[in-house]
Amino acid sequence: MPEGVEEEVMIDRRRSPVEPITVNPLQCTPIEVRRILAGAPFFRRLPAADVARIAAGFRQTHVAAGETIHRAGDPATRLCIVAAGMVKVARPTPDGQDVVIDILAPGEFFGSLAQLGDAVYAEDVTAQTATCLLTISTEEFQSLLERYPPVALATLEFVALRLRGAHETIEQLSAYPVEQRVAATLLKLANRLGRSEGSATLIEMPLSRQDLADMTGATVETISRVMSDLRRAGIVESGRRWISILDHERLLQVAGGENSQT
Amino acid sequence: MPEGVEEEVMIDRRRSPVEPITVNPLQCTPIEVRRILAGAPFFRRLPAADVARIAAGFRQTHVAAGETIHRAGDPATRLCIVAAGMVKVARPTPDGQDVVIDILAPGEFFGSLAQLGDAVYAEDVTAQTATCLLTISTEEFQSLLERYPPVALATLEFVALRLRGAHETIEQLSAYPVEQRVAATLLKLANRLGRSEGSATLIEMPLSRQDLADMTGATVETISRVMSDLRRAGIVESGRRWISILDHERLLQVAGGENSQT
DNA sequence: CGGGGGATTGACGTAGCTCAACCCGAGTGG
DNA sequence: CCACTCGGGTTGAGCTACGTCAATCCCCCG
Repeated sequence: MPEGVEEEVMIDRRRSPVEPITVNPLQCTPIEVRRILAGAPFFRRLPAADVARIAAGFRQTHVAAGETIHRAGDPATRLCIVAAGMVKVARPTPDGQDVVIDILAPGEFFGSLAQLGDAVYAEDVTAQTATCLLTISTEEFQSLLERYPPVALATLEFVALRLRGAHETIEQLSAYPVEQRVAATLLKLANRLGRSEGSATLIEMPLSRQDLADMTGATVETISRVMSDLRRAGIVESGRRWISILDHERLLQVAGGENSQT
Repeated sequence: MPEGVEEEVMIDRRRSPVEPITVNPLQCTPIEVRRILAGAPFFRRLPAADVARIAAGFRQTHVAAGETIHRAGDPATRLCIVAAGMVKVARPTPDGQDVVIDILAPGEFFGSLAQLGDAVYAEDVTAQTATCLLTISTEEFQSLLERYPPVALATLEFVALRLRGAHETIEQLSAYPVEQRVAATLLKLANRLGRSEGSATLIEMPLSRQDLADMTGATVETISRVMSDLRRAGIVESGRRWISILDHERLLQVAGGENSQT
């Protein structure tokens, strides 16, 4: 087999087990925890003294990759902030399908914000990588919201941002074909979790075809075909639970519907 | 043509121009405005004195049915609360399609909550009926949020609730066939806007097939077929821009996927 | 009474789902 | 260290729900 002489970058490691997925070593020391909380959108506006006091109210939990953090239907009693690692939030449907609502990076939260509606979670939350969580009871968080107005404002901003994102997703599911949705999803992931590797951008988290399917409302098979197309077009490189973006520009075009007639 | 002797209710006015769509006469007097604001989720928790002071900051606008209130891309400078009437919020897609995000009833709000991201609206907002709006500038509202913490909390709760709704929509678009989505949408509308008429529930707002299509991510034709099926099954009655639910129970079943084999 | 916007219905095309076979790389236990 | 297994990925061959295109209807309004 004549090995292709790489031209610009040595992107020829297709399928090679180059799996640079950095599953973080989980240094979740108390100092780190404090730092993370201080930087989290919630508390960024608060003076350090307040942050320290608030931090004391959180408990720290570690979860191994693949573990379930909580399930849809469980009584909703906690709010969790991701300190380290990646977390997947998915709604299970009656027929056993999963609909991934969001992938959360450090600094983001999930769980119950208040006693909204039924006091049960609507989603399954699982650790996509080894994860460190900071948890607090719903009531305590509610009282934080009341005692620290800036926290309430920050939370509001945060939730409003998510709502905007959700609306975008609704638009995409309503009006765009799978290929566009996949492209848009990859771009969003790359923005939040991308690490530059030469001219390419590696999405720094394990991401299976199934995950991608659940994020875009498609099936594994369809995703596989789309990814194959994108790979053949030189836009994307991928392997077992990892994806790297080679041509950001063209991926943008695909997301925008300019289908370069495959 | 042998006219069917009606059995329980005289639901035989199919197609009959019985259009009891009450386009409200728009009595949006200052006293009414005060009352509406006081009852709106935002301000429900505030003492009357505060509400009065806050109410002074809002300007009142009337919009005729069908009029556009603002367009996607306009600079986002206002926040509006619906005082009377119904309002449709839709994201236009590049290819001219509309994706309806929400239908708002009195007491609900739309517009920019803060200087989130680009300072332009992402949606077209149009008056579905004659409408009375209370508007306030983004900055002023922001300052309300800061000066009255209970308002911030109420807004947060509100937005969180909407987020939940958006997630449900995402689940439906990802995983359920059109018929189920239509059934679920009708049920939701009936809950919020339904008026009992004997054993039936009339959705009290003008609602075209096109609107329903834009709400469910389907086409007019498909919606028309689904509605015809539901009518033939005796579950729903409908005409030109109105819909009434005859059999709540069975509509629930349809929404749940128990397709009574048409 | 003519025009137009909403709705219905049919015929047909297709994106994406289903079912099924197969491949491959990475653990794992003997 | 090898063999086995198993989860993840790919690919092909149909099938179907839904979109597209087009004709027709009918109410409402000027």
